[in-house]
Amino acid sequence: MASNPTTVATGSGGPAVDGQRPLRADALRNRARVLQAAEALFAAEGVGVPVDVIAEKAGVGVGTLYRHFPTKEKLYEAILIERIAGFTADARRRLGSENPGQAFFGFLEDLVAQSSLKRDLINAMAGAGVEFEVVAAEAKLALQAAVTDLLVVAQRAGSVRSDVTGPLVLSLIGATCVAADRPGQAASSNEMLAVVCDGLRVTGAGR
Amino acid sequence: MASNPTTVATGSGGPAVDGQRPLRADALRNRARVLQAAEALFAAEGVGVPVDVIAEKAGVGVGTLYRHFPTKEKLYEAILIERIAGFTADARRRLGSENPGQAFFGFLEDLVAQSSLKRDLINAMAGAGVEFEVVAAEAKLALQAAVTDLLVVAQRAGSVRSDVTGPLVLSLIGATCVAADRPGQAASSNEMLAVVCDGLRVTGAGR
DNA sequence: GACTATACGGAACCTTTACTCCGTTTGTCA
DNA sequence: TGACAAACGGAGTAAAGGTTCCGTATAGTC
Repeated sequence: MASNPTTVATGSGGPAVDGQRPLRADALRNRARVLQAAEALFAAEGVGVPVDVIAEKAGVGVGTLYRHFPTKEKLYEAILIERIAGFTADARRRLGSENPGQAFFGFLEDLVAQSSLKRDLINAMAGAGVEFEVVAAEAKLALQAAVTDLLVVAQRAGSVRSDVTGPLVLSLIGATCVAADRPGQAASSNEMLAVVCDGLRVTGAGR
Repeated sequence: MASNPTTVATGSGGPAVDGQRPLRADALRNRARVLQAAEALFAAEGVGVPVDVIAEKAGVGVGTLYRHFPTKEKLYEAILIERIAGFTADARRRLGSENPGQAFFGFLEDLVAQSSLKRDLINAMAGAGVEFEVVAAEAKLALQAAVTDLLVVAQRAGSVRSDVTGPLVLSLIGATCVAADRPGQAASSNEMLAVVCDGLRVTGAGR
């Protein structure tokens, strides 16, 4: 149990960080392969993919997979954190935009569009699966903060009603993504998003 | 496999229907117990509850449960169909209302409120689980039809924008319910519903 | 090139959970 | 009340999937 490198991910994984000795070359390579395979499979089939399948696609044994990620959940988290961080960066990038309303709604569209392609993200936002998201909480908070910033600017510009919060917005987007992903779903995520966005605009009831 | 009564539910289950001989008194009682226990457990803990737990709560053995419902899925469906039918009836009841807009939005509020208490319904609407909803499709279509009727009246009255459809509305509500149900969810279903409803009102972009 | 810590692979293990089988019990009817 | 079909109970079965163990292979170092 204690034989695994406890600090799972520090991004790249170059030579000697932390005080821990550096990873061997093959270990580094395999770790990357596992991450890549897992990302593709989670995206294509959701969190339900068996670990064996991930290992096979990565071209390694399950033992190797478990050497790098002590748990399937941790593997999922590693991917999740990275993706959420990507969205956070996107939000921050848009903060400087000339048109805050467009920046805000454009960001939402991006979120939904990406989620259509990557099922894992969907669950991440809404907190699906079982008890995933425990460690990813930190990344999620960062995203919430970034979205809140983007939102506030859009609100000051009068493009978004003033009584909504960042977490509410994320919940709504998460809801849209989850629902759109269901098999046999009548409405597309875009249709749903359109309604939600109109609900967020200040032109509505406003209160 | 073929030893089970294939026609699972005809509602009450009184004496001799169908040409099939009537159920014995104890069988009738146990069937009702199973349904009741399953409904409570699905509502409280979602579709994931093990069959054994349902049987125990019902005070019967698993064998008995399987005598009445050939599959866990069928049991789920039986409950689901009944509940969906309830909503359908509710929608039809509201059709005669003097204030179509209020009738429509009130119905949506009801849906969301009920779903907060009954997790199973949530999944039903959005098509969750794995391959549930196959047979429930019929009940779902009936609900869609009823909702569409309610919607059309509200649209004619000018209370709802004209470019949305019944299925879209149901998807949106389903999304709201699913998202609100997640553990550690920031936004309440009511907050989300408020935004969605404003998005549905004609006061928005309208298009 | 030899040595050793590190890493690999995948069979075996364990748990969970849906479902079946069959000996026992019970309601129903004459 | 006795006979029998119907129903019951729950141990047992099977499949799936996450995790571990340990013998083997190999990268890195002297």
